[in-house]
Amino acid sequence: MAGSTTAGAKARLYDAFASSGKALASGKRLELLDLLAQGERTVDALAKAAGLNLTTASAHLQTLKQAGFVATRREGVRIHYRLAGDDVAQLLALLRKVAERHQTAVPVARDAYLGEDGAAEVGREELRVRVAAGEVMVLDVRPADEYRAGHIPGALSIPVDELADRINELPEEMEIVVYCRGEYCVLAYDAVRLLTDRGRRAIRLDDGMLEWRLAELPVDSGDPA
Amino acid sequence: MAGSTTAGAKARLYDAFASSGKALASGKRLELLDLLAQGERTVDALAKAAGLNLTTASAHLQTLKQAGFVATRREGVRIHYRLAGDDVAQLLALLRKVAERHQTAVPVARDAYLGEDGAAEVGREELRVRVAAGEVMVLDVRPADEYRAGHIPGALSIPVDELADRINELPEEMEIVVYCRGEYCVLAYDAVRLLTDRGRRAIRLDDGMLEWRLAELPVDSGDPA
DNA sequence: GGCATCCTCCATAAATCCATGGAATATTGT
DNA sequence: ACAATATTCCATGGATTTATGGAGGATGCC
Repeated sequence: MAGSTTAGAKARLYDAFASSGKALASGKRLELLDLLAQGERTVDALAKAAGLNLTTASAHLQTLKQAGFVATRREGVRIHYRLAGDDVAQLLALLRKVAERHQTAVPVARDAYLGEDGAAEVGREELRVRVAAGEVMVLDVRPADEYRAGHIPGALSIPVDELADRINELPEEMEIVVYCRGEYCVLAYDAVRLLTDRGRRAIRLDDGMLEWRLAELPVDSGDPA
Repeated sequence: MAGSTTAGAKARLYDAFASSGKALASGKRLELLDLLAQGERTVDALAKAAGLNLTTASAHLQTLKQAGFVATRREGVRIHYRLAGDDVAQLLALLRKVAERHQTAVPVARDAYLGEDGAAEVGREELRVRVAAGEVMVLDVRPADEYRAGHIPGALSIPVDELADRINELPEEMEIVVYCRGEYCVLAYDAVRLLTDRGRRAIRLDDGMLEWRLAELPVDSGDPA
């Protein structure tokens, strides 16, 4: 019934899907996608942020481009990469969710990286309510350019690197909700530890900007007014 | 700031996610997942359905199991594999959607496999309305065991292999809506071609059982009453 | 126990992927 | 045109992955 042409065509279709799967099959590529989910970047910036040799980063980006996960924009001598669409971020988030739920190695690696943390978390809806009530303030601890590319409305930006020096910019008595890139981003964990060590009340948003965008909640960009 | 331990832990976390990505990085594994989305099967049945050597199929299934995408159940001498959860099917569906949207090779391979098809399709909601109105009947052309494992309520089962012989079981005048495994399954395409060649009015459901389940619509199982 | 069936584990060769250094290309500024 | 910068392309060696045949384990039947 199924002729050899059909069998070949079937394999080609599944292989085409698989080549998108392959793009997700390297930790470094996932890290690049994660960075790109915060906003566009140049090859050089991506390589540095991901701790990769420039040529290696370029090669991974080509793989991602072939899979159609990223798009590029040239600006003078440099090339800016960005995610090709929201659905790519969605795919990344779902891959992680499924991996976390079904693969036992993930929670272990997660705790080892982020810190075991029994610490308090707050969800997006509760955050909205408590911000409206004036009970808490929101702190974005990502690098400044990521904040500029898009942040939760009303959030203050202090990159985690600068937090120790700039802690006095934070009101003494208010509780602080910290967020960063996403559910698996270490910056907010580090920031909460730093703040509580200095006697501030600080908790984490239970995920980050990636999930905020996927939930299609409002996003501000640029520097605060 | 980020010590070497942290860097290693970060890489381990991303690599853990990537090992789930790797499970999606082979056409044959995607084909196996696609089959499993229809219901559980033995290794032997999977190998035959996917056109694989038994040991090769077993190896791929081990890979999927490591990623936590499939689970097993022993019944006497044979082992039944099944998807580990709905979220796995969801991931598979999203991967395909993203691939189709962003990778130019996919639509080409799709048309080559399924046939270019300008033919009419009907969506799930329209199907529901037209069935309720008694305008159409629903035909499931998957193999009988997949039908038994779960089908659209009220659907008649005639596997596409038997369709030519059993065409007289279909009412002459009613329009027939054919479905099979999912959006990229060839069986319904073949069936519609066969039926229209013989003068019946037949169209396809625009996707199949995989998407029906993901939409959490009602599913019947077993043989019809 | 002995034997058949179904599946997994092991060893191996071919193919593919990854990281990296050096060459080539494209754009901008002088 | 020339130099400088950012990125891609190419070649290479080392590590992984894939398909496959054969050995080994588990279960059920006699």
